[in-house]
Amino acid sequence: MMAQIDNKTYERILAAADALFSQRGYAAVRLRDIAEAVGLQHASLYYYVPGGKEQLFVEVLERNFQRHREGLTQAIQNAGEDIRQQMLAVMGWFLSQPPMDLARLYYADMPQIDPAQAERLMRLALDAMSIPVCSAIEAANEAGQIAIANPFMAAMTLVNLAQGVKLIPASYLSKVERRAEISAEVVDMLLNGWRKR
Amino acid sequence: MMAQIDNKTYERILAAADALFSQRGYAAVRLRDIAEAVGLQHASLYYYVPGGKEQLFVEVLERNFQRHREGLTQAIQNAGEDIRQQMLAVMGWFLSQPPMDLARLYYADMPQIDPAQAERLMRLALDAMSIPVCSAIEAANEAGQIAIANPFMAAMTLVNLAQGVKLIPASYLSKVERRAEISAEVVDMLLNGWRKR
DNA sequence: GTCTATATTTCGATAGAC
DNA sequence: GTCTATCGAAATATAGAC
Repeated sequence: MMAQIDNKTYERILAAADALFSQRGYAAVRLRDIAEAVGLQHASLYYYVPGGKEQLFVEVLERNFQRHREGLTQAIQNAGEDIRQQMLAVMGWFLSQPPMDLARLYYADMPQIDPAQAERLMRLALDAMSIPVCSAIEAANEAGQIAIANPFMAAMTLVNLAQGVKLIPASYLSKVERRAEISAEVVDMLLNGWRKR
Repeated sequence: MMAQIDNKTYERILAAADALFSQRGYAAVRLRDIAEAVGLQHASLYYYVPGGKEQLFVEVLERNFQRHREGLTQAIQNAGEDIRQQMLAVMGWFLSQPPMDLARLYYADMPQIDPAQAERLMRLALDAMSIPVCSAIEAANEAGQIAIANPFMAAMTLVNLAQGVKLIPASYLSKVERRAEISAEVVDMLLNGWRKR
């Protein structure tokens, strides 16, 4: 029953699956990896997710995108009116989340699942990322803080760079650098541009 | 012998493998996909690549990175002295190449092959991308065209955004938009920044 | 060189005991 | 609910004919 699967173990399975799928993608994660992370035999996963790997993947992504949409909206709202603070909040949000590789998702993962599901999920993904950030950019535009001709492109640029910072391997970070500092550098570079002012 | 495998079929196998691996990643490509693209049975691939899938992947990446390093250097050089033209050349180069997802490469693909090979390949990848672009940025810095505090970060930002433009699904491009135009928009956004001038 | 046939391994999925 | 055992499909890899 629904009441039964709404328990701790189910949540831990989804969390482990989210972390693994987000990092390695659909094909490179085995059900055995997820089971091991939760401390179960892989066959036990079918008690919670009768649809198997694909259903697990879809449920993980749905939650993932919903969480991103709410989290981004909240982070931006908490950051106040200043677009720079809002951009830093966006970067910070993605740093706090499992990595998200939209390109891998679209080109590698989606072709392996049901096409109708794939299309729906990609729509959810794009909306989750673009709508909150786009709104913030348009508001800052109207407030005169920035002058962006193509808010959607700007939003996806920011999201793209946030993923980039998130995914810098730890071994490439010097001892003093932290992702939060790099995020701030990236934001200021985006705001001020490469040319002298 | 080496002379035998240096033929047309071998080149076609590498080209097909490059296109498929670049798009879908290591795990999501089957040897049968590559063989089919070349018009062979998958078992025939072992005549050219005795080491199988992993060897094929490694050889493809080595060539891939070498080509990128040379192609980027050449594209930048042909673009003249202006950093904007050089940036457009970088964007154009990546548009002309199979997609490259460094994050997927590092987190999804590399863990599936020999660790020593993986480390060597990631070094090649990072050098191929960063060194040519970084040099151009530093030169433009000294010429007073731009003012960049962290050339390496700026270089990887440009590379990251170039991949982003390359990977926009065709279905998300309106009829009038073309990737080259979006590339120019991105470059100008990077150069001028979001804030009013 | 390329094929067919087959071995081997891996992995998702199912059955059934407890 | 979780386990063990096993199935069946798929994918890599090998053997050997042509």
